[in-house]
Amino acid sequence: MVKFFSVPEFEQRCSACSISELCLPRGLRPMDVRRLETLVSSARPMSAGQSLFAQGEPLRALYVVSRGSMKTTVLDGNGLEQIVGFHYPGDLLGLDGVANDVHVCAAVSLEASEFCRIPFERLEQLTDQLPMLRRRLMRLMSRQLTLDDDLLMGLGSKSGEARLASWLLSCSRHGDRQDQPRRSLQLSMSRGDLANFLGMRIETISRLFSRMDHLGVLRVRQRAVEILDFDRLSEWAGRAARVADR
Amino acid sequence: MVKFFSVPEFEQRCSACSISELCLPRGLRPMDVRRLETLVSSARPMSAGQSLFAQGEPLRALYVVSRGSMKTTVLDGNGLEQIVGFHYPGDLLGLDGVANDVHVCAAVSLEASEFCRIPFERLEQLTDQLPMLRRRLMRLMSRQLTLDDDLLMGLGSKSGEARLASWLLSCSRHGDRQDQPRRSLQLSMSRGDLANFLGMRIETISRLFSRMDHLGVLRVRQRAVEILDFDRLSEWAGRAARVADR
DNA sequence: CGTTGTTTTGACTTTATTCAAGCATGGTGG
DNA sequence: CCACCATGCTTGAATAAAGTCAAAACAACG
Repeated sequence: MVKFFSVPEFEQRCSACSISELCLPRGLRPMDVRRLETLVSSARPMSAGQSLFAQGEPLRALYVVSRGSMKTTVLDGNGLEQIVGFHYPGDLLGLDGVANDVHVCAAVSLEASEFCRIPFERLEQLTDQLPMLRRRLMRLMSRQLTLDDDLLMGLGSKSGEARLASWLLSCSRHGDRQDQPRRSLQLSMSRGDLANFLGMRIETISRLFSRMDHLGVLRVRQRAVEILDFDRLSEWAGRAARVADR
Repeated sequence: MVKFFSVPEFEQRCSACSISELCLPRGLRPMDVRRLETLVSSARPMSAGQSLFAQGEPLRALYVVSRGSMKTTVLDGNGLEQIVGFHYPGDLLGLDGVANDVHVCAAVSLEASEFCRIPFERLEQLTDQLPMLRRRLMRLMSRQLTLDDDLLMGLGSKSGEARLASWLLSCSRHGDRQDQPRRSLQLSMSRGDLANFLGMRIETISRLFSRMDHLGVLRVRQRAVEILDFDRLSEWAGRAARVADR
């Protein structure tokens, strides 16, 4: 059944978009951005818990978060989810599917969110014609690799408090258009998601937040977190690291 | 000072190489492989502990491990290393540097190792002419992303025994040319490296190995590990996962 | 052999998990 | 508008797991 109106797709105007500097068009000539625009449509807005694509689904398009936030998850053999990343406006989703034309993770929205959609096959054809776009795409993929490395570094931090502290700091620095890190954060994920992601139990996360609040390092009110003392938080994040084994 | 003989560089014959099916040339037409070959030279062989490139060094070339094994590490603010990956013949190193033309991790050899070297700028130029090569490169980058995701999933496994067990299983499956996983592994990294990577202390790793040995799941003799009971090992790897929090 | 560096083991301490109960918050329907 | 329930978050006490420090066993190398 063809549904004409259920998925309204508007052509997007990247050149007029406020986040284009974080996004795919960055560094492209206006002429090339124009050609890219013709591929881009807006995907259906989603509310919390809905998924943009599922694990195992064939790769059809890449998506850019334009509003809201997402988590990407992989299901292990027992059907338990592991969160492998959180994603914010400007972030490109779906590149994991390029390797085998199949998504290896699912993308689920954490709150009301919107997206741009770029059919992958047409994007690939366009890269054949626009070397700058190809370069941009490769750099974006590489950036994801380095982000994952940072992540692994954070998770390697042995103590729980260090993991949480360094994650908070990286949140505060996220989308580094301006130099200074944000002081107040509005977390979009539940404690459960955070615990899953950081490899701890919900209760441990909660206790850590409470402790940091009592000590005056943070002010935690539900999902609103304010960083009161950056120095002590960084110190705490570094605490993780004891003497290396060698 | 120009050293003529210290870094002998031979042009490599990818078409004659035994691991070309794991490597960059995979899927390319013989004609294109020929053109790729002209870029490839062999890098200086290295012994354990030597580094192929350092963190912060400008990206000049990509490398493929042809013999031996490597670790990639990032140094955190306090100068402590976190191992972000182990790499084996056929693995491509250096893609992390594409994002900002600077390596964000260092590559250090774990044993006597050899490499092919591909100047990145020339490779990029060649991709402008060979769409298939571009696709292959994108797929390889994507594959690294999915590997990192797997890794994150493994590390998310809360208990130490689960992390070690699932890492061993992934080792045994590594380079899945043939279907059946390897039974006996010759680890090339020290217990210290393994502990660093898995986010545990050396002593914990050692105790886990001992326990698995006593229980007859593994036979551990130094760095030689034989998997005696795949089923129980998998069960152990899954054990990690308790009920998801929600 | 003795020296060096790595790995294993042991006793003890710290940290995180578990299970269970209590608080909020936000929404629904009387 | 307020009692009511559902959900997500916090807290507490007991248990299990991992980390620390110190010493012994083992390999590798000259």
